[in-house]
Parts: sequence; C-alpha cells; structure tokens
Amino acid sequence: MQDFIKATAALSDITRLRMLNILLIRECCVCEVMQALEISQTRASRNLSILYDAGLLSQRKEGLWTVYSIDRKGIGRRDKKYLDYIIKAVSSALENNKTAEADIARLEMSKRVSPRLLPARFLNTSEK
Amino acid sequence: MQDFIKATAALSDITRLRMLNILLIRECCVCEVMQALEISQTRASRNLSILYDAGLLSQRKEGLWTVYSIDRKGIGRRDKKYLDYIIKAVSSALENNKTAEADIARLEMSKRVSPRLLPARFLNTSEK
DNA sequence: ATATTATATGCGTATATGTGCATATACAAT
DNA sequence: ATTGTATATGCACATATACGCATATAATAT
Repeated sequence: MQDFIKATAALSDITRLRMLNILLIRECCVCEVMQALEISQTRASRNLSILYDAGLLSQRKEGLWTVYSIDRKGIGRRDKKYLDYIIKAVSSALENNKTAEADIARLEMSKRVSPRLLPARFLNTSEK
Repeated sequence: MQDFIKATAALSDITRLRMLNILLIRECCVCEVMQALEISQTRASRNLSILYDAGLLSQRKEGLWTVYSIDRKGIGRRDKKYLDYIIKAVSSALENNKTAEADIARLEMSKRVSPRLLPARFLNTSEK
C-alpha cells in the first residue's frame, strides 16, 4: 500500500505529469527535460528522481548524462499491476492538454546540450 | 490536468485509500467509516469530503446521515476516463492487504449508531 | 421553540512538499 | 593530475497537508 501511495503522490504534481508526458514520447536526459518543460536544473533533477523512486521511471548513465525513461519492465510486473493502470490514467488525463502539447513541441527541438548554455528563462520558471 | 492532480492527491493518503476500499464493498455514512477504520469523526468527515471533492465519491443526505459511495456515474464520464483507470488501480493495489481486510471485517459489524457511543479508542488513532 | 444528534468546519500545530541557490559528485577529456 | 561538464544534493524558506479540539450547522424529535 505504501508503494501505491508513493506512486500516486508522484503523480499529483504538474511538473511530474508533464515529465511523464514527454517521456511517453521518448527517453530523455535531464537537460532535455529542462528544455522541453522550461524548468531549472534542480527542479528537473529532483522531480525525475521522485518519479524514479516511485517506480515509474528507469534510469541509466550514459557518459555524463543520466537518461530517464518510462519503466515499461517494472510497470509490467504482475505484483504491481496498478502501475499499468496508472500510466493509462496519465495518458488519458493528458490528452488534448495545451501545456502537454507545448512541451512535446519543445521536446522535438531538445538536444543534449549543456544546461549552462540554455537561455536564462529556464532558470526561473515558477509558474503556477 | 488540475482535476487529475486533485484525484491523484486524494489517492496518496492511506486513510483515503482505506475509505475507498470499504466503499467499494458498500456505501457508508460517516459514522460507519469511523467504525470500520477506527478513526475519529473529524478525520472521517474531512477525508471523505476530500474524496468527494476529487470526484471519486458521491454524497447524499439521508436524515441526519451523510451517505458516501463510489461515484460510478461520475467515473463513467467520457471526459474523465482517467477516473476509471484510477479506481481499477486502487482495487488492484488493495488486493491482499492486511489493513484493508481488517477494515472490511469491521465494516461487516458497522452500524449507523451515534459516534458518541463508540469506544474511546476511536478518538485517538493516529497510527502511522 | 427547545433539545438532541450526525456531520461539518475554524483554528492551531506538527509535518511534508516544492523550489532556488550554492555546492558536491561523478564521469570525461586533456 | 587538472579541468570541464551533466547531474545530484544540503540548506533555507514558503506553502500545503493532516490531525485533534472545540464549536457550528442542519436535520429530527419532543
């Protein structure tokens, strides 16, 4: 039950939903998530690891980059069937959402570039 | 998206999950929930209304009682398809859970009696 | 009208959560 | 070894959440 609570708590945040939204398209490193969502490095890193701890993402190191992706294997586990329903719920909830669509549009242009080269606007995007 | 966040936030609490668990068996008034979960009146009332506000429960007045039940109609709405997945996830997550089973056992004996007649133990059950 | 009763709610408090800033860490290149 | 770079994390702070206590509210009965 605590696992389920951890998973639903991870879902109840707009930043993390937006992250799942783009990760459903393709895997991303932290700096690509920053670009797609226009958020700070701290915010990207912290929220990705919350999703990871909740069992929704898998993580791998690739040189300097940490690449996150939807954990399809973990989600398929028979003892965590709820994860599959949860991902379906997320997809369903994000359909036709403006923010989610804009994130995906920016995702297309996101590359593995240095966070330090990103425009200043990424560094302070505390929109509600 | 905010609706979805409200729903998942409502799910990320053990008291409310336990409530959904018993309400999946049958509708309950507030004092029956108190008995089944062994929690205080304030806690029962507050958390039931959080689930209601999140669109998961329906509510009706029956004399002095407020009766809550899973909102099957709302959950079936086409523009809130995620609610259906969410309920499936909850059911799945609660399978074979000891606490959930004990709550259901107590639910069998729960009746619409005055909260004031309930044993003192209901008044302070802040177990973590 | 008054009293009784099931539920709701204002308030205070303790704890949890999300964020930015500054810095640490881990891997790479020279 | 030293430097550079992508990511992680300690800390401080603001806001949100969960709870109990006391009391308010709304429906009922006398």
